[in-house]
Amino acid sequence: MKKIYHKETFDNIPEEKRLRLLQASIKVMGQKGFSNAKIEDIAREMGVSYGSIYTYFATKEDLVHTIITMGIEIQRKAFEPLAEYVDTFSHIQSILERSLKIGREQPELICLWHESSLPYNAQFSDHTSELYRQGVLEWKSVLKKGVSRGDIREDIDIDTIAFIMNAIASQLLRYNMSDFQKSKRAVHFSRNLDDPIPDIMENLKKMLA
Amino acid sequence: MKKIYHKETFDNIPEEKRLRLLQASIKVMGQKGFSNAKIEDIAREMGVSYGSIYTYFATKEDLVHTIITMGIEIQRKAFEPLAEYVDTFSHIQSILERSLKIGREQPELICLWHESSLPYNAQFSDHTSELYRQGVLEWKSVLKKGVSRGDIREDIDIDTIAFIMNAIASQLLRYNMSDFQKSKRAVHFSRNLDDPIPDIMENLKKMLA
Amino acid sequence: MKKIYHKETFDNIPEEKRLRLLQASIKVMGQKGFSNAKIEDIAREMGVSYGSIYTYFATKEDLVHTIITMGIEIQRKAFEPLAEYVDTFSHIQSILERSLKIGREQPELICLWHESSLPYNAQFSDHTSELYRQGVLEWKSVLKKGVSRGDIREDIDIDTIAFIMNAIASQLLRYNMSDFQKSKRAVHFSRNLDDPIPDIMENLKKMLA
Amino acid sequence: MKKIYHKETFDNIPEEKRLRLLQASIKVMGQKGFSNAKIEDIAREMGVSYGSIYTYFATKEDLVHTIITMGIEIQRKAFEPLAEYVDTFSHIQSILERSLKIGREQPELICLWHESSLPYNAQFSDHTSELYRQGVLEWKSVLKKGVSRGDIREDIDIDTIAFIMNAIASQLLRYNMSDFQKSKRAVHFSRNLDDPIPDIMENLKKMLA
DNA sequence: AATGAATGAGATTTCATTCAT
DNA sequence: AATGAATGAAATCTCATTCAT
Repeated sequence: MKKIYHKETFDNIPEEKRLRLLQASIKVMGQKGFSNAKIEDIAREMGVSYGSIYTYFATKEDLVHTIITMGIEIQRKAFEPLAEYVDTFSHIQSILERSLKIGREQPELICLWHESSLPYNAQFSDHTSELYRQGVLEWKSVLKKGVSRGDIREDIDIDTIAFIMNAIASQLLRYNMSDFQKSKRAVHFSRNLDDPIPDIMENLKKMLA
Repeated sequence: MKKIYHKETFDNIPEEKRLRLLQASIKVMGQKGFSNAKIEDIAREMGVSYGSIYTYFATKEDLVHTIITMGIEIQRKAFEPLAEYVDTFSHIQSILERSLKIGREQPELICLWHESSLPYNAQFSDHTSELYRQGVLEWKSVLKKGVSRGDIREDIDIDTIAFIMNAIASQLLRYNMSDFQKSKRAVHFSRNLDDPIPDIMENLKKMLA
Repeated sequence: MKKIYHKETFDNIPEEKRLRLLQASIKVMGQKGFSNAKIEDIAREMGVSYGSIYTYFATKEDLVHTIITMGIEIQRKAFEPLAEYVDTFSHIQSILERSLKIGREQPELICLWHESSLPYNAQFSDHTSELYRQGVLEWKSVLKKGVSRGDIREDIDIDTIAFIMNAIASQLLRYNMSDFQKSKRAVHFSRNLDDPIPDIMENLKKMLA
Repeated sequence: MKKIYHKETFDNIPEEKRLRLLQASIKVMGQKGFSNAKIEDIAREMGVSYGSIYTYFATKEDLVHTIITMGIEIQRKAFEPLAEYVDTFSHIQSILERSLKIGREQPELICLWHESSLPYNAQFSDHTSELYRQGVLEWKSVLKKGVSRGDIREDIDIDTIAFIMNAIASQLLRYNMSDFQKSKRAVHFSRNLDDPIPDIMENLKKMLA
């Protein structure tokens, strides 16, 4: 069902090497952008000849497709719905922390997603839809459960709050994407620049409880 | 103080034409991206020969700098702090509506900002910092006034709520950026896909009042 | 009706230069073959940068199409039906001499036609069909008139003799195409290697008159 | 005396397989041309890995040399002087039919010869000289015997008629080489497109007897 | 100042050949 | 001997920039 963007040879190489090559691609593409990243740059980061890239992928575009689709696959577990929490707000906090953490550990991946969401990269952004959907549904589920548990007030609209929570999480994902993003923090916060989550949680509790 | 990225000749052409050329550049660059947009594409959209671009700008990079700095200037008024509102929530709603409107009317401008916020475009993103700062300070000001007026509860942290409001406004800015963004709406909302602001306002009032 | 394989820019350059560029292409392509001839080789022979070739033609393949179609156009007059002859055999001799002459003066052109008649070059050979047709019809016309004049015996089939005459003319066209062709002459003739036409004519007269 | 272009290993493989590999090479090279035929294409048609080709031949060029020399060897018997005919014109007809038949059954072989006769393929064409020579001598022999037998008129020059007969046979060899060649038939003949030999023979008899 | 053809550095891609297994 | 992944020289083609008019 899912379209394959790599040649068979890429399946034949050892799992360990395959993941390493993908991570190297993600790193270079994320740091330089799809157009600016040169095949030779990527090959050097991969530690292979650039000819090898063409034994794995027919074109550069196919490589981008692959790192997005397979990159998503690799990272999907990072976004898997978190295990049950007794306390709704602990659960919410975990999700926000997860976003901040992924963005801090894999800034290149965030760059890829950010770039692929531009309209002229529509062919790549399709792959991330499912992951996005999963994230939104998780928010709705957590909020709904919070209401039924009595942790969250009854008079709010879950869809709308999920939209807001998603907006916050998106900001946190990008929180470490670039120096530009980092510089923005000081406009927002005079303290706790590195971790705004405690403050966010404290205020969310007041508003949502 | 501010660095100039265009040649003198660009100042000599009539205001009307100059703005038209900039809008054409913004359109093409926004639709195709900095790297993919070719000088020839831009010249064609501008309605001039591509030799002319080099009589106005020394390099393609200078053109990008210019459309971002001057584009910002052109659009700055769109982001100028709104005139005083008697009601705090009317003011908040106006700001959100402004974001949605700009994103709807000038999707290419949003694309430019989106692209320029990527780390490898740091040289361009500097120009938008001031505009970003202005937006955040506006939120803080509105919220602070709302608290002092008694429209908004006293126990929230203004910095943090400004961060959240900014996250929401950012989402609304991108709400019409690409088909991908548009497709996301349906994951969030089952109704009112085109204008989520009434729902957002209703819920914000409950939480912030 | 006829498909154009060059960009407008190629029409804009002076006639003299355009023909020179085509002749240079024909020379290199004829000498090295379509695949072996490098764009850089051609550019060097043309006396322009290889970038220029791409301002005239979108692809190398388009260049080949162009030299074949326009090369044909240029040479068509060389194959134009010869002016009326009082004597049929003088006419026949002129046609054969014309073939030998063209092949001697433009061996590269003959190479192009030879190469383009290979099955994997079918896309190029289409262009020469009309010229071929013209040549065959000329033979039929000359032979028919020869019969009606009483120069040529009545009991032969014109179509078949035209086929034979065409076969002879084809051999003469290739007579100077390559050293290999030249070396073949000695297998055929012990004397008059350079110009077999007198002998051919003498024998044709005996057989056809 | 004759230069060998293959490695010893190629002699070690069974006759049957060796011929199969050669036929596969001839097929691919004939269909695509020396330059366009990729080692990988040939290997796939051969049914071996493309690494194997390099255990048999040092270079692609050696492979071309080999298929031409050995291909000639394989096909030489097809061109071997035909057994004695009582009737000269029967003999002539057999030779023409042999040409038509070989071209119909082995169009790729004809393509190889056609391509190898181009000047930039001189290194390959040398191999076919002997075969060509053999063909011409056969014509001379048949014609000479025809004259001495009284089947053919005495007043013609045997060398010249052999040249003409060779030209006809060459056309027949290529008669099925490509769709282009096939399309040419209709220009020549309104009937008997597939087999022009009866008509040719009938007219030859009139002219030569 | 305006034009658009000309240039060539640099990118992607191909593919004959090598080499580890 | 056989395999097919790995290599990199060399090809095609792109496009920012220059330059003659």
